[in-house]
Amino acid sequence: MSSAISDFIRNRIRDDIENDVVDGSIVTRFPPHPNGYLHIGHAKSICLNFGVAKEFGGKTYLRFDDTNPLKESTEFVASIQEDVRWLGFDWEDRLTFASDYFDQLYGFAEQLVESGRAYVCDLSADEIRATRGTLTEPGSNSPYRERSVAENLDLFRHMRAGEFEEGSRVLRAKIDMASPNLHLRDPVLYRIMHAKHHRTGNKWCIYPMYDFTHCICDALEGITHSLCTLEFEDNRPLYDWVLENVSINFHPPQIEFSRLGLEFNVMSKRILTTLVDDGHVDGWDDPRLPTISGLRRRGVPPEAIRDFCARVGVTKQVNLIETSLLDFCVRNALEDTSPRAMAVIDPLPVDVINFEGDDIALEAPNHSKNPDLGIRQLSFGKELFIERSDFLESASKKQRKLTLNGIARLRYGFIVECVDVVKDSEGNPTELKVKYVPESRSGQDTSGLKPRSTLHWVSGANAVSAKFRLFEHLFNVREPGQGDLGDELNPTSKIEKDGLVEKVVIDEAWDRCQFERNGYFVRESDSTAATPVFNRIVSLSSGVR
RNA sequence: UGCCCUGUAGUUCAAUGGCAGAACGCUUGGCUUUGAAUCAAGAGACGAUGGUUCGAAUCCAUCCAGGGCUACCA
Repeated sequence: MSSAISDFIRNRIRDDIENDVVDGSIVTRFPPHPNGYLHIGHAKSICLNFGVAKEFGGKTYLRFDDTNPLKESTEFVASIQEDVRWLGFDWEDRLTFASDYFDQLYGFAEQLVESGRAYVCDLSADEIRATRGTLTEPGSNSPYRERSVAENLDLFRHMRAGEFEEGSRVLRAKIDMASPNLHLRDPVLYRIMHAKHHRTGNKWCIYPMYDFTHCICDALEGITHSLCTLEFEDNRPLYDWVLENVSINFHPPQIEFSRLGLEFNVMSKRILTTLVDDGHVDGWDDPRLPTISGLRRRGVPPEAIRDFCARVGVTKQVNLIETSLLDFCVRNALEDTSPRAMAVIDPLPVDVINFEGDDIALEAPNHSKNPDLGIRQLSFGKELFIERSDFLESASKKQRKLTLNGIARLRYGFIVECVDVVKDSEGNPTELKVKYVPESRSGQDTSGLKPRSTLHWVSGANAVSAKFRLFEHLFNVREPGQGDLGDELNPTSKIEKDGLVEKVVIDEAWDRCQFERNGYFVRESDSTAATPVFNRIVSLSSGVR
């Protein structure tokens, strides 16, 4: 279906393989921090890491970067695994945790101390900040910078033994307090945290920092290409420094690519958390959220997300992808495989005044081009419903509506002519009086009539009531997160309607289908046979409406 | 008054010194019992200025614009 993907990272990998820079097959990793739920931005990274490994015959680790026990939990570890699996990727036996390497990490830290490249610093966090300098001014050396190796080793071991209070001391790399790269101004390598870790329990009271941990884990796992997002560009010299100053004989290259930006969406963990905590959305799996669990509940199939990630590409450019591309991928994935049915979301009763007797049984294909999806029964009778928006007393030629004294085809049914409209005191239509054309039966039409519009409909006898949830963008600005959240939220991002759906959809418990002319829908998780609920996954593409 | 990264159609990406292409979106037309799908056509871009070169989107310089970096987070 899709031809070989090409981007600067894949080109680099191809070159590395051709030039024997990699020994054997390539190895990548997806290294989430288990402190939140995954979103479609993570999916880009997952598709990249697992994707290139698959394409080049390599392997991928799922490695949890769990170096901060205060922010992590097993709940997130579980949900992340579920999401990665749901997206269609398999780490096989390569599930690891940074905490698996705590012992080795500690050993490497002692090496740094012994070679005089790291020291124990007694400055407080505030003092370290104050002496780090600024973007334009160099920092100043810590008064503890010249401690002897023996003293540092002793102190570090006592740190590990739990003899110091949190915040009282840290282990820092001795690099350059005047470096124009702030990350090289004697970065903290270990801090004291008397906290229980979700995997190592109370074994440790000092925990390694990201910059010290990540590069070493990459090296230990033999990661041949360490792919991360752009904001780590300035960390790369530190990544390299650690690996050069520790006795490890493998040095992965860190390669950075840009995060995914999706218009009308936020990927910031901070803002997503606010949305959930303040009740702006109904949990992390709210169908309006770009979280993997939200997309799953929305009814988006994983192949649509993979296709989307492939189409979006991988570069170092800051980007803001149009939602129309995601919509396209979703429709594309659903088009051939989704059975069709009819649902009237905002019903307007229709009385067929010239109809008498029992309902007429009709047949309709579940997919006009895919006969494998089968056929279903419809019934046509005196009591029908059409979409309220499909009736206009008078309409222009371009508007495909049923008009007063006009005709329309009821899909897979008969042609009807509207002869009268009943209105309430405010002039809104409450019922249509129509005549059907008996010789216009679908497939056996001898009427010679050529109605301009074909409408979806249901008959009262063949329909059950259902709730429909229609979603719009959660935000009403293309790039939210800049100003006040309240102003940026779209007040009509979720609309619930009470309508009617063909019985067969409920009787046979269809979970995902297209309601003709209304879009693709998925049966909600809180849906029951008594009160069915459908989420609109995506509307159909449409021109004038 | 620092360091790093990035500038190609509306958007996201190709083109790796040799005719600027694609996808999505948009416009128009065909088909159609879904304003869908599908088919066909079309409009639309190298941030700027210099330089190197037979030849520059590509190399160099300067400028401009956008993003990132000042956590004992990752």
